Amino acid sequence: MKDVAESAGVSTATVSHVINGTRFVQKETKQAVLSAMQSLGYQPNSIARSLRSGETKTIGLVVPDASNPFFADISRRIENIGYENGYSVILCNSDNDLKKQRDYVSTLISKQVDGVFFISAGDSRDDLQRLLESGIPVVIADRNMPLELADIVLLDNEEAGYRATEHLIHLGHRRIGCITGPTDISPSMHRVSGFQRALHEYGLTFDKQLVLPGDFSIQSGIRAMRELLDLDPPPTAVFALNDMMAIGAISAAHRKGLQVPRDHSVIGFDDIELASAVEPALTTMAQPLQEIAQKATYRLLEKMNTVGDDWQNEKYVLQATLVVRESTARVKD
Amino acid sequence: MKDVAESAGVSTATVSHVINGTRFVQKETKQAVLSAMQSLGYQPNSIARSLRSGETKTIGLVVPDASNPFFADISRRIENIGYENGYSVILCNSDNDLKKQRDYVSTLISKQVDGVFFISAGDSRDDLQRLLESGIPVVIADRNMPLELADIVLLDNEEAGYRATEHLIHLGHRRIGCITGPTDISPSMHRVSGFQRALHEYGLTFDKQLVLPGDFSIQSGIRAMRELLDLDPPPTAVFALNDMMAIGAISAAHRKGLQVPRDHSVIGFDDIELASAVEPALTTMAQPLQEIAQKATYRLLEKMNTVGDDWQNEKYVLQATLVVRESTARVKD
DNA sequence: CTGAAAGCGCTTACAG
DNA sequence: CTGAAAGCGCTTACAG
Repeated sequence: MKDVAESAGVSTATVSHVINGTRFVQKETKQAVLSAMQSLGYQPNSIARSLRSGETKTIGLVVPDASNPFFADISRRIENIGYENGYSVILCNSDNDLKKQRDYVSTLISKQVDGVFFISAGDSRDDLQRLLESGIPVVIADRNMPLELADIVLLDNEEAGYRATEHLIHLGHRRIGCITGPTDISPSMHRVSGFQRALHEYGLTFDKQLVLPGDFSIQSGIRAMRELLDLDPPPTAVFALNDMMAIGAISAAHRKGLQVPRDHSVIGFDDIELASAVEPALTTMAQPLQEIAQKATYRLLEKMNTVGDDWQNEKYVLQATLVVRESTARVKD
Repeated sequence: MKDVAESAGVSTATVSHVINGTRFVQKETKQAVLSAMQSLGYQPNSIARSLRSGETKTIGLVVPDASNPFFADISRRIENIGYENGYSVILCNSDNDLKKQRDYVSTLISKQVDGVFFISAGDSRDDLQRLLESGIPVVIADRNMPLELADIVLLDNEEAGYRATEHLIHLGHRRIGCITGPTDISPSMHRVSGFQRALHEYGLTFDKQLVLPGDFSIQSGIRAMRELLDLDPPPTAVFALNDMMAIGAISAAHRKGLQVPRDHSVIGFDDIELASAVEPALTTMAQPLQEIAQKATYRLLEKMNTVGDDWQNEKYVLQATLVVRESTARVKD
């Protein structure tokens, strides 16, 4: 920048103002600066700018598993909205590891990001607390948390779990299994609550044996389904708390010689892109992904541009939609 | 930091040395500094550090489509290796858009990243050139490029295309379709070359009609497969240049009443995690993803820690492996 | 064993 | 309409 100023015969202040358009500069002067920049191949150093201005134009994206299609999709959308608004995204994949997540939070604070989009691995009040103390705005998605800590954008998981189960019940299923996520995260717990409420409201007994934990991976869906099918009697339908486990469950059923949906119904959750392309196409509860990403990111942008402490955290609750495809059918008599 | 120094009764130089372990500090002094840091909740500002030291401990990750499972998987691995070595990752999803990619390259230069892992959208010599001029080390994966521009880690796509096609030929298929990627990117072109070479070596005629372009998405696989099946006669087998399009192709075949692999064989490419879980499980050419990510990232780390200009770019060529599952079978007479 | 001070490359009041 | 200069929070020769 010094070189540019010298070459254009002006001060660095003027160069800075030309770059940022922060005050009027005479046409010829501006032109001289621009061509000096051009010929020197000048690229501004945003590190220096950040140090001075306190803005890094960077947001942290904390997700539990970046290669899971659901989070991969969300990440892409966040990245996209960030890009459109001039923000870069630091990808913090916690791998469901609290220590790794803690490390990343330290890094984000240290790197002075302007805001954080947070999908927590397990309980992470500490991490949120530290972000809060550092004055970094946070929006939480997909996980319930005390509202003091951040804005929250959330699915009504209880209702969605209820509706998924109800769909199976309407098809005549009476013995319904459930493949859950990690038992300590809120969306999993709430979907299971909805599952139980549906059974109860329709007068079906809740059999603990039929609820098995997975971890949202295909493999865990396969394992859980095998166990369910080994029960006597096995369930005739299964509610998998995400599409990946549903795909695994269908695969496991087929390997046991069962046809889906003829012999067994499976409903998933999320409606990832693959859901409509696999065979059979998945019946699933669709999450309004774009709405979640947009709501959360715009809220974050707003928060980052609000000075002072007059900020009221809010919680936004969105609804899932039942999408009926081919993996569920009326129970055989 | 000034506060910490004051509170501990030492200079900022000493605080810095305690934090970084860059010179010996007397035990009591060190203790005083540490407890001052503790009680003030001090978090170092890495922006300031970067400005001074010229190192940002950040790498840029440029990918064409972060939500495509193949790139999502690679991204996760890069992120992981980066994390283990103290680097953060800025996610730059080009969306196959050259302008967006150019913008991101400017941002990465401006943010002074220490290195870039680059999977290009289309031809991007300009972007690489700019990175080169800024003195930022780059490693290219998955795309061929002039070796002057960067290190390259690449699959032997021609050979892999040949082997995939050969597999179908060995099963007795004589009329084989091919669903390609975007025609301007090197892995797609080379796989198609391998496809043609196999046909030629086995004395089969190459029918241009049977080669249709896709864009690596499920939807494009569906579209291309529909067209192929409308031909007279249709092919009995298809080579899709990635697994997502293969999944789409299988879905399209089923919707036309064809069973895979009974009536039609499909081979994919990549061996994403889903490949073994879908129904039928995909026969595919497995890419050594971990090896690619590791080789490329270690090479990048090495390059970032090499001072001076005595760097020789190198090209690493890896081999794909045929994984036979259920989506291919002997041709019906 | 430790400190005073320069400087990384910007932005931004302040002054004219 | 433009410039001189302070300062963001660190690191690192230099000096003792």
